[in-house]
Amino acid sequence: MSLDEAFVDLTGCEKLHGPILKTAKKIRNEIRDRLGLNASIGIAKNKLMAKIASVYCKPNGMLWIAPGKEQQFLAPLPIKRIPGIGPKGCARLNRMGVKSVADLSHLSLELLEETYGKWGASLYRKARGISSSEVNAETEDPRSISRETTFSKDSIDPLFLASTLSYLTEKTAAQLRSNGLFATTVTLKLRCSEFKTVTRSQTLGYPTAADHTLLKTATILFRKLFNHRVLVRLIGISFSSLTAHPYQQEDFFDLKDGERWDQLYQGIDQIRKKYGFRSILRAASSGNARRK
DNA sequence: TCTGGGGTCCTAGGACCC
DNA sequence: TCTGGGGTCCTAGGACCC
Repeated sequence: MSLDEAFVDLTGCEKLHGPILKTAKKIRNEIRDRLGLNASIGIAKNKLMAKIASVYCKPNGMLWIAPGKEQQFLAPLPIKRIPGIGPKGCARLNRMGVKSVADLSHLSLELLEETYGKWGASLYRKARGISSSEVNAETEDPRSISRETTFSKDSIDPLFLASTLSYLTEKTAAQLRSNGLFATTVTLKLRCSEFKTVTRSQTLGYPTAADHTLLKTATILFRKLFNHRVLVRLIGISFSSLTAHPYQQEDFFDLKDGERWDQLYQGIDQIRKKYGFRSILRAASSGNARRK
């Protein structure tokens, strides 16, 4: 699920590993012995309940929610214990008088769906401990890849901002290539000193992982957003609509050119693998890199 | 409780096509 | 030429998670 969290489906593993609780204990002991780290384990009949259980018994705990006892366990909990209910959602529900999961479970599906749309429908199910999300061992390709940076001091210097953008773009594009992916949509993000955040995005005619194409687009978006008057606190770049299969219809007479770009970036990636990312940078990126 | 960096998913409006 | 409905894609923003 993340760097330090995972789901395991132990359905049908009793013959191999013994009772589930014993297996969980073994996992926890092994993590402690081999890594010297504490871990919490939630055991339940689906991912939603297992997650809630593991958070509930933090730190270093273990909690089993017996099948059929889901509602009973959830009822007294505050709604913020339900994954997907954050500060905003919690406040909205509170205003309706909904504080506990029991309160939530008294609301009808129709009302929740009418008031909150898809989110409401999902709350109806979650309040009852219902979830059909499967444990999936396959790692899927990411939906987006991004880099952003917050400056130690807000900046209005266009050259500095442009070189930071160039550097972040190079960094993100390199990750794109190392994942064997190509991006179709480029999104630029700026946050001003008053914390207002704005984004501008553009979808290209074809997927690419080439620095020069991505940077050209990022620069156009930056010019659209940056007005030279407001101090910038954060700048970020994101690539999305990713695909592993570029179908790029090359210009018939331009085929050679595309190949040469590919070779260039492969060369750059190899140099960086050997000598580090900063061993070779675009000139435009160096204004930022030198400062670090 | 806030900040920062990396993600996901959803919504809503507009353009465009049939 | 205009109207309407349905669908898809793009864009911008926001909530949430770790």
